[in-house]
Amino acid sequence: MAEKNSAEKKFGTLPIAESNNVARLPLTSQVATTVRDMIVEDKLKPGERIRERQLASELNVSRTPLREALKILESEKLVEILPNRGAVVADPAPEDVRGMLQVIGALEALGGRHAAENATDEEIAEIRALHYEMLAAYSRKDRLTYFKLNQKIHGSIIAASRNAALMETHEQVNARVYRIRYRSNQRNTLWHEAVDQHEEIIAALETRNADRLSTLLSDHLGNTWAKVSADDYASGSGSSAEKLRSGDVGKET
Amino acid sequence: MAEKNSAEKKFGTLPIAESNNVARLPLTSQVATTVRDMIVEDKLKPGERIRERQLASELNVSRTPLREALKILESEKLVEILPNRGAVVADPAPEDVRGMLQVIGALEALGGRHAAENATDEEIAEIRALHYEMLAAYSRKDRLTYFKLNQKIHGSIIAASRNAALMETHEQVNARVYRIRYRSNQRNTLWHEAVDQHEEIIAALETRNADRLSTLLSDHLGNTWAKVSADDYASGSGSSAEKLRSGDVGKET
DNA sequence: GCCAACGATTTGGAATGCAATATTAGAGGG
DNA sequence: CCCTCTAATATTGCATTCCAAATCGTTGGC
Repeated sequence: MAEKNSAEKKFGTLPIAESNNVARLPLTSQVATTVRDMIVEDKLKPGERIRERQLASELNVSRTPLREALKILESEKLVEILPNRGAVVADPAPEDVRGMLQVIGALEALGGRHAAENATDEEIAEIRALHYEMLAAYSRKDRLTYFKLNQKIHGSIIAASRNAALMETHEQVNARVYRIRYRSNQRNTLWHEAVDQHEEIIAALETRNADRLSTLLSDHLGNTWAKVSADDYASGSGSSAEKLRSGDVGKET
Repeated sequence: MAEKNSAEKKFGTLPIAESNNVARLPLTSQVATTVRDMIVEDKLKPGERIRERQLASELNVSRTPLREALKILESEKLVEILPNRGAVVADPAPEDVRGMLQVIGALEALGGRHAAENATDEEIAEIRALHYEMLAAYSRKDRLTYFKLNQKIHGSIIAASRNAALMETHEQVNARVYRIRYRSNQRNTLWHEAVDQHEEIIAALETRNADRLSTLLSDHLGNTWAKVSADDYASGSGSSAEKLRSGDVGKET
């Protein structure tokens, strides 16, 4: 750490800050999005400490919006704030991840049930299209595109359920496991299984078979856990940063 | 509005601020808890605008921790922050509430399934005890106690599932409908139905019948929607504050 | 009498400054 | 050589201050 005065070290300025096309969002929101992405894309490692001054100056903002953003990320459980000791990137234990995937499974089961009833034909056709795009990425072994399309398909099914709270909740829990699933996807060996399951899922949606879609989605997420636990945790340490935490901090009740 | 300089007008100082027994939590957390309670207990009305300077001085804090607290409550969807226009207490539409109850139903279904497997006999006995206490409150027509015990029972079942993310998610969605369920409980006429359902729920837990408990809980929440929609929305306007909102603000993707 | 433009005031957004707490480095003693 | 106590440093917590945007009241024109 030689330099100290250089404002922008490794991360540039905020993306939206310069291109003021969308009516300029509050700084806090921009910072929250930026830091959230940094966590979710594994640029900030689990367990890593976040120093406010440092990160704020890297993002060319003051500590105030960064602190507000950290509070948001804390309630999204992406960071943990230890009183008087600062923020660290969340580092869920395997059993926690398992629990999150179960929650996502339950949410998708609910979403699928209602999507089968409420989705428009156009929505279903679009999901089918995304599915084909995903197959293309699979064929090319383009794992990143595959992963993102996979996420988008599931999100679209949830969206088709027409339940705002479900969408929000799903998105939030999903963000918590995004990084882990992303890493798992990059090294996953049993890749074809998920593809087959997806075909069934789309079919159930097209035939508007609510019960079957619900079951398939729930099972699919259970299967995701199997893959994640095998890929991520079996092969070396999942996290790259040294653990700084002294144990989970309780919530404020 | 005659006075302007009196610091504490209608709300006293923060509860924990004076009794510094628990290692003094950060102000932001205290403020978040206080304001959350004010919203959830209907002291701040849905749609009501929150003026930062005013509320901050009423709570004897500066705007900084209040603003941080509002960001937390925003991501809990208890307030809505309109850029440059301040925060208003969330005022979900009936269909939103319905969606939230469906989500809670799905979460409790999952929680019940695992609680039936993982709960200790002590936990089950404690839940049974809470159930009897609730019956006592029912018999006395003590609606407030009944309501709180009801909430506690459901929370305990979730807790017995041993899934941290599930507990957190459940708690968060639950907070969003707490006020509405509370109001509904106060005027609910078909009260005995829920009591009968609870008896079945406890029985299913005691026999560790996971499938049945899961189904019962899901149905129970569906039933809750029936009551809430009948009690709260049919009888006069659910919210007491005038609407200030121009429509839901999008989230920041 | 109604509406639009303008200025004063209020309110939220963000940066800065100061106090309190935690962390680190170093000296001294065992 | 290790441990402990202490002083220096770094970091967070919170209040204050400054700035920009929105709101409100007023005036002037139609």
